Formats: sequence, C-alpha cells, structure tokens
Amino acid sequence: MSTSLEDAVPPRSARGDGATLLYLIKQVELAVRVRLDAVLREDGLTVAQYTALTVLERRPRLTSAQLAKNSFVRAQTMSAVTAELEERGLVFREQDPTHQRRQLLSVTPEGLAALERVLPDVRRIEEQMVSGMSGAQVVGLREALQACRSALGGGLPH
Amino acid sequence: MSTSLEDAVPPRSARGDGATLLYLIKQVELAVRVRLDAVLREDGLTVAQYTALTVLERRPRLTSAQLAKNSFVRAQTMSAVTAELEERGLVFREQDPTHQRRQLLSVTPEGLAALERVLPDVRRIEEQMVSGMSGAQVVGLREALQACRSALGGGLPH
DNA sequence: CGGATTTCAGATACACTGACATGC
DNA sequence: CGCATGTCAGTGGATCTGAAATCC
Repeated sequence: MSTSLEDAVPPRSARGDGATLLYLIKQVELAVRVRLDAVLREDGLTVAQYTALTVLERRPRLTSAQLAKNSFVRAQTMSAVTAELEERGLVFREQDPTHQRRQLLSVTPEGLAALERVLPDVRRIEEQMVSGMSGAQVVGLREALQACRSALGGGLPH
Repeated sequence: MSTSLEDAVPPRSARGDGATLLYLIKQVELAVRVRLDAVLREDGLTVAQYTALTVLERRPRLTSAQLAKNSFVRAQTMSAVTAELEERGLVFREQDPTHQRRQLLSVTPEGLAALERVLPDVRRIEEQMVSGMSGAQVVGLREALQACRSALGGGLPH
C-alpha cells in the first residue's frame, strides 16, 4: 500500500518535549546542507569551502586560525579547507609582516567570480526556506539565531 | 600578542548580505552538535542514534524507512543507525503482520533508560542556547524553524 | 618555557551512491 | 513491472585527536 497517509507520520506532540528545538535546528540544517551541496557541487565547491570564502570576502586578511575560531571549528580543520582553496586559486596568502608565522588570507578575483556564480542559487535556497514566513518573522529568526550563537559561543576547548 | 581584541573578529556587516541566514543556521547547528556529541559520548550514543531514539520513543512501531523519511535521510543511512541500536538492545523489531517486508521498530526499556540518563544534559544544552532570549522569542524561533522545515520539506530525491 | 599558528597523520560520525534481494 | 523495504559495499566531506615544527 504505502499511501501518503501511512508515510506522512503526522506530528503527535504527545509530551512537553524537551529536545524539539535542537532537533528542529538539526533538521533544517540538514535540509539546507543537502540543497547547498547540490548547488555548489556544480561549481566544484564544498559547503565548507563556500563558507570560508564568504567570510573571507567580508573580512579579508584573516589568518586560518582566526577563521577557524569564527566558524567554531579547530585550526586543523580550517587549515585543510584553506589549503584546498589556495591550491585552486580561490584565495591567496600574505605573510603577516609583524608575525612571521601568520599567513593572512584573502579572496582572489577567481574566488570572487566563483562566489558571484553561485550566489543566485544560494539566494534561491534561502528564499525558498523563508517563503512561508512574514518579513518580521524572518527578522526575528535571524535575531534569535544570533542570540543562540552568542549563548553557545566559544565552545571549543582548544 | 594575540589579545582577545585581535581574535574577536567583530561583525562588520558591510553589505546587504544574502547568505547570512543559512550561515547562521549552520553555525548554530555545529555549535549544538559539538556539545551534544560530547554529552552523548559519555553514554556511548551518537547524535544520529539519539535522534532516532527520541523519535521512536514518541512514535513507536515505525519502520526504518519511515524513520528515514521523517529525518530527511536515505533508507540506507537510517538502516545502519537502527541496526546498531538493535544490536545494543536499545530498540527491538516486530514483523509487520500485514507486510512481510516491514519491520516495526520500538524503544526497549534499556533504550528508554538511556534516554532518561542523557535528558538532563540535553536539556541543559537547549537551556543554554535560549538563555539570552525571551519566552516569546523562543516560541517564535520554534515556529520559524518549523516553517523553514516545511518550506524545504521532502527534498530527498529517492 | 608558554602560547599561538600551521600542518601532517590517523580516526570517527554521518551522509551519499550503487546494487541487490525481497515483498506488495 | 513498478514501487517500497531492508541491507551490503564503497565513497566522500567534515569533523575530531595527537603530534610536530616554527615563531613571538
């Protein structure tokens, strides 16, 4: 059989239910990631690479370690991402004149072009996601997510 | 040097900025996952296992495939999760009398005990996350996330 | 020496695709 | 046959831990 009625698993909301918010965030993030992944793959970008690019576009001359902190991941994790981005010519490094060890990252014109290329598709995903919400609700969502991020902030034991 | 001033990377918000919502969701989810992972690891649970358990607790006698649809993942992915859960005695299977192929999953007393054991820690994470928000804001966040999930819903090409 | 940055190597959780058998 | 279910195998992206070298 398998009608849509059987498969739908309608919400029963039996109890007070504590984990729902965490569960909802996980589900929305997963749904977004699947779509973002499909869109970015066409241009040979991973989600992590795209994310790093967008941050570097807005804040040039960051070190990989600063980028890592900003994204809640370890320095080693970000190092792999930025190494790949540099290898593909989407970012470039400068030696920090005051710190021999630091390498400042910025987006190359090629990286900028890649961002421009995927921007319409990314916007489309975001627009689809908020399509059922009012403008005020979208603003509220952004503010709430920022509050969540701040409250959870800096949770990586170095 | 590396004072906190240098590391902080204060938000500059230079442009209208389209990807911010997707970016925020990703960041919050990552921050949550890291904490959830640490808490659940003490009891030998992964995030995927815990998630499946909580859904099965509220909706017993689901098939693995239904569970997969409900969580936006493939049947194969969920199959691995439920197989591990059964092997560890946290869920059990019944043959669906009307469908020879279907196996209905439910949580065992051991699985329930595991859920009870981690519940306080999970609640603590959620409470920390919403600690900076008003009650109304939390309600709005939940509604907004549900709207996002609906709008993105059913995005898995089978 | 302590702390920060970078990077290498290995491990793990978690999703994917493809394939196959089985049952309605 | 078509469709859904369950499972096996392999792959890949993204994170982790541990360790090392370099620099302030």
